[in-house]
Amino acid sequence: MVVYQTQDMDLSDDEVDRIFRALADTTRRDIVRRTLTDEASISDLAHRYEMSFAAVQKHITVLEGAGLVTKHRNGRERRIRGNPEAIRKAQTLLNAYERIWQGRIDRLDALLAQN
Amino acid sequence: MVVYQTQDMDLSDDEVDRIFRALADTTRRDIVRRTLTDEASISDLAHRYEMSFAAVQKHITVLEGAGLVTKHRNGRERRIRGNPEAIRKAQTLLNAYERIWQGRIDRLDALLAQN
DNA sequence: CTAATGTAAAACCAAATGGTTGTATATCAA
DNA sequence: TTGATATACAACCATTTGGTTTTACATTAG
Repeated sequence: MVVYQTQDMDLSDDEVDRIFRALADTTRRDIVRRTLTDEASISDLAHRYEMSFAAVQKHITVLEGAGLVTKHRNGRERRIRGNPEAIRKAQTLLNAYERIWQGRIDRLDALLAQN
Repeated sequence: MVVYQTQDMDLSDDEVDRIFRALADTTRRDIVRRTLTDEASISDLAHRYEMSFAAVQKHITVLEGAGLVTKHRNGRERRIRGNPEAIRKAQTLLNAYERIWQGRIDRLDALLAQN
């Protein structure tokens, strides 16, 4: 079910779940941050963290499932690239929440001004 | 360890983990959205979802742990109130990621212009 | 061709998550 | 004072998560 819509974006509950879930891990956020500027292979990334290659691989699978990174084959390597589109989806939702809150404040202000 | 700082905000890895984790569930996001405009008791909220009172209570505990809602005693009730501050913390991080990505684009543009 | 490198995927494990039911306690209403 | 309501909390359970090791396969380098 689509729960949030803007001009150019439909967000299902599941999709939002996956994006936030993927962002809820320090290693995964670090991978996203890193690959937003510099594409890297899985091995490149695996070297940077104190865990097994397979563990990093799994993190990347989670990120890919959430659309936060994309994989691109390059010979025997897979280049991982951060995807700003998924970031924007999360931002869009949070912005909506902020507007909702601001709306309450505005109504309270109006109520006060009226008395 | 503090991983992200702005003028008025320090964000530890754990704190960010908790915020995103808490947001990674449809019921919890709904509770946040709802209580950002209208304070509600736990029972009020529990009535709205097809799960036990205790389950909703647990969701609220998770949200409170992430700072996304606050509890305020009112007689035998606890009023739950959404907290925009935690939303802003998440926004701040995502904005930083977007700027990082934009930075890469800017550098690529500069490189192209140079040749 | 062979060895080394890069990735994929399976099997396994402990801990965390998201739900349940049941029990205890506090407060309010009649 | 007693019954109903609101919350808290513990115990339990199935599934998911985040890690491991191992095995297999593809590709590149010498």
